[in-house]
Amino acid sequence: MRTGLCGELGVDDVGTKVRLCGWVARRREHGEHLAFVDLRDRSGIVQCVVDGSVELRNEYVVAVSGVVRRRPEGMENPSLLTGEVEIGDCTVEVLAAAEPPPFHVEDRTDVDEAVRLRHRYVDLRRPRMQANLRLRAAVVSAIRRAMEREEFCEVETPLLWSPTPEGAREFAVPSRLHRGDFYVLPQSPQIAKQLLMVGGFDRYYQIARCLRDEDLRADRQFEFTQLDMEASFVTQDDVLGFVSEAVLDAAQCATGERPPPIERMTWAEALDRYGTDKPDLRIETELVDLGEAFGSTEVRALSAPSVKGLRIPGGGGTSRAGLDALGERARALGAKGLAWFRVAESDGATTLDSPLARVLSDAERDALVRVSAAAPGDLVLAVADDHRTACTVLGQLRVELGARPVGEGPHRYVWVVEFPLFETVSADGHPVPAHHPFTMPHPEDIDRMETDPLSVRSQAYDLVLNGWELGSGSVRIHRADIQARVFKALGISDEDAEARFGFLTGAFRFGAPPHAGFAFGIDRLVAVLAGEESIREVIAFPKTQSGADPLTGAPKPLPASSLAELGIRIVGG
RNA sequence: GGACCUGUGGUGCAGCUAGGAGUGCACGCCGGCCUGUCAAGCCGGAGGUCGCGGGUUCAAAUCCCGUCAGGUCCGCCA
Repeated sequence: MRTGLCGELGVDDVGTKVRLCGWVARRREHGEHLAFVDLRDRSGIVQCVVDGSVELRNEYVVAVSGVVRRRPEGMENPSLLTGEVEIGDCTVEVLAAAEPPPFHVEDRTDVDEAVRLRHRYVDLRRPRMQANLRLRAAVVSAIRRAMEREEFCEVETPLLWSPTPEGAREFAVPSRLHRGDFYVLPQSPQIAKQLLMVGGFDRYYQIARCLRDEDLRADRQFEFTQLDMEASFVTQDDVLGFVSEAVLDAAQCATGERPPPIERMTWAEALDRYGTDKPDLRIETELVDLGEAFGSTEVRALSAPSVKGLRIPGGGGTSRAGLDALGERARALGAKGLAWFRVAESDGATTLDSPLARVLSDAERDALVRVSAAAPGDLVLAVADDHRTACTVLGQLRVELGARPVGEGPHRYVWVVEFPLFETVSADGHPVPAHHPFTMPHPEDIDRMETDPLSVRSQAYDLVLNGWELGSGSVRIHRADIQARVFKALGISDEDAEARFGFLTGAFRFGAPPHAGFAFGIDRLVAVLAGEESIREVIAFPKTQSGADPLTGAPKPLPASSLAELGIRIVGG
């Protein structure tokens, strides 16, 4: 039907007869004898010189036959990749007429997202969306090649799975053949892939769709895509190596440049230096420990187990109103208060402007300036609290004050390792797993599981890119005795464990190999690589924040007959 | 469940603080002119329940209350 693509034509093709198919991107009519038609297909745009009497409208689908020729002297268009040539002697065949589109098919049109989603098929024609989805395809392809190079075997796992009342809210699917019973859509193939390890598929991977019925965000959709992988007879280092290769390959194919090897830091170090478990390493400033400056201070506002500081370069000009707002933000984040110091210079000496300046000793003042490395013109913020709060509050302010567009600057990948095994202690006195209950404790800490559970590190790890959590994984427990100790620590009784995870623990009795794995969000990786702030821009048909699809109208009521067949009656509402 | 931002011809915006006739701008659309344009140009024209409902007022796009939709965030996401 066609001889080639619009965007690939150049001076080398001059003299070639071509037939091109695409959409009318724009036309410039000069009466009945001359019209310029910009023809667009997935590859780009080329100008066709057409007889002006042909009836064409924007977004008509046409086939243009003609001859590639060099444009007349001075008529080249350098802003077009094909701007040195044009298609002459054109005959045009209209393949499909089109109504005027609801918005211009151009990157620079900034249209309401609801309108874009309602007419997503038009939106997808825009070069930006074409580029995003093609980048996504290239990334997935690179990941598959990397996994296959390491001899991982792709295995599909069920979408209709069994409810496991733990973790994220699940989407329920009613069973017609078993009235009153339900399947759920998998939050992830976690348990299935561990069963595959017991089944002897010692290197498994899958580009897997995962579904979670939780509220949507810029980086969260109901359904998202993960590289899901698991391997037997491997260490944590092996897993980090496999995933690093896949991610760096994907980044290289997306950007043309291979990022440097991914650095590692422990969870404790990430908290201490960046106040978060997903540090954005593009932001230069780090938290500092002001314990040395205020360890034995008389100032009550700075007396606490931990005093952390954050230098804001050039922030010394912040107004009182601005500082009040920062203080309010810090309290909203859980701090009791926020101390601030505007650093200035007077007669060659460094001075501090702060409500606390009067009550600080000279030694404290000097130490504050020295430890924070503050220079005149800077602002230093400080939070005194327990270690976790002091770090996380300043870590959040660090991101909010230094925030940069996600695609800007270098891509800074980092492995965060040695996560704590347990997050917190819940209301019933039992610790809450930080990752999931099959995570292997750190061998050095396992003996503290019963005495000091919150101090136990795990063999769990996250991959972080520019402040986005891409994914997480862990070495899994394959020994029944260790699993029993973890369940016990979590307050899960034997009967409970049997009811919830019986099919997994049961499988482990028949010879479970040591195994470890990982899963990371492909939507998020592609979004960052594409420079997009929202994963909706790298998904063909995303849902809105309220979980609706403006194109299809989903979700919708089912006919009463369908509900009856499923044995479902709608109540309330 | 909560906080904040947005909603005005097909699209993007201005108008709202300080109420006075649907007023304006750009693009698109329709018609006309035009043989080298490229975000073509020139002339003319059509197109609106100001998201929806209620209230205040002589008078509401504008002020107040509610509600819906879209977005950002908190909660939530083992």
